[in-house]
Amino acid sequence: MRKGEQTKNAIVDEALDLVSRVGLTGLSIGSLAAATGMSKSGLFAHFRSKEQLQLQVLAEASRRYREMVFRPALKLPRGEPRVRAMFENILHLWENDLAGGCIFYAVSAELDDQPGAARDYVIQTQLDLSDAIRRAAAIAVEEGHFRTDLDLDQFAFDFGAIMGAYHHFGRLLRDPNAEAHAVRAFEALLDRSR
Amino acid sequence: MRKGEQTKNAIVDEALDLVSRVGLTGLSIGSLAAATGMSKSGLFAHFRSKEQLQLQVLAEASRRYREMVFRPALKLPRGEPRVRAMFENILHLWENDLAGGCIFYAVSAELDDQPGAARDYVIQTQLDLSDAIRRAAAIAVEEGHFRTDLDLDQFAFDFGAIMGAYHHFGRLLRDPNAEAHAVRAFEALLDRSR
DNA sequence: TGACGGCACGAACGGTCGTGCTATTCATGG
DNA sequence: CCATGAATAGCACGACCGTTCGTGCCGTCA
Repeated sequence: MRKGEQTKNAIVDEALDLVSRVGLTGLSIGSLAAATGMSKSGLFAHFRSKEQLQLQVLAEASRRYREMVFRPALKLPRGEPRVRAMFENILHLWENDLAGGCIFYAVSAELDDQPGAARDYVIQTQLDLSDAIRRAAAIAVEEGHFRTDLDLDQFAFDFGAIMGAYHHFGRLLRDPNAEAHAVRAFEALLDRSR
Repeated sequence: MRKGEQTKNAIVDEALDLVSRVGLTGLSIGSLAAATGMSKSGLFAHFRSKEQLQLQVLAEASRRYREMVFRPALKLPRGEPRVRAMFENILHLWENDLAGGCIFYAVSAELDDQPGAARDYVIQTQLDLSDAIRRAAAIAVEEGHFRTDLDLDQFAFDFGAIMGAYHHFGRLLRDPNAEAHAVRAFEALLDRSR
């Protein structure tokens, strides 16, 4: 790997941590340069605009998400085990990977009313993730783990609701019972899906 | 009411709309001055720091929340009707009051890792709201509408999860079925609480 | 040895940020 | 109707923003 490329990767890694804490808006070239020990201009040369930097950060985030949440789940038996693995991977691996927890929650709130390439990317990513949950649930129906009349869209909504609340109660409100509540809510969701 | 006071109210109203769209960080004195047709310094004189402006905005937001969500609900019979009214008021009144939807979701994501008076205020407000839901559920238990062994903390968690997901799917992902999903999730929550 | 491309640097650009000062205009009570 | 204080504007400040430019340090290859 070229020198420049590995520097670029190191920058993006650092940026991911920063974004998870201060959001996409809070990520400035200057602060990122300070965090990586580089000069502003030297860092900037790797991306040719701030928007490009933001997009690279988001791309790396979704790459990691697939790696940490989906790929391990696909190694498990089809059906409910995969759904359960996705839930647990998000809870234990993904939400603890970065200092500020799930980066998508950090950015989606600040993007929902300002158009642009970054928002489009986040929306597409979120739709993809939601779709993956839906497909996993569909397989669970095929396998006979879930009811045949299960509403897949509703399942994806409920799944996302639990993950969002876990982030919200756990991160912002520092509720020590957030994880226990998330687990109970997820088990209840599974129960009424069977 | 003094002239200055009513100008101040107008500024805060405008600021609320701005914050719901661009977040607390995106709210700048300059843009707010432009939106209200005032000079930066003239506007600034009303608050003596940006933090004070932010706190006034948050105070007005929670005042409106109590006015739109809680006060109407308290006029209804104790128990499930009040819980249901809170849900519907948030869904139909509160989320549509400001251009960017619920302002607390817009700000909580960007504050969860940066300490300060604004974060403390938001956390306290969210805890109060969560507590109000919990109390309403407790009354529903007293009235015999809900199970006597209902876990009130879990109920508040599930309630918050649905509201958050409604905002997330509806606002960011523009899912036209977000409201229907929220309603179904809420009815399911009521079912398993009875 | 010399030329070259990749990479990072410091300096500087116009612009906006929050925040002070000092006038000036306006509303309001006597 | 005037005096007075509140309300707003004008202007300047230092800091930081994203971005551009010129320059120099490297290793590689001819």
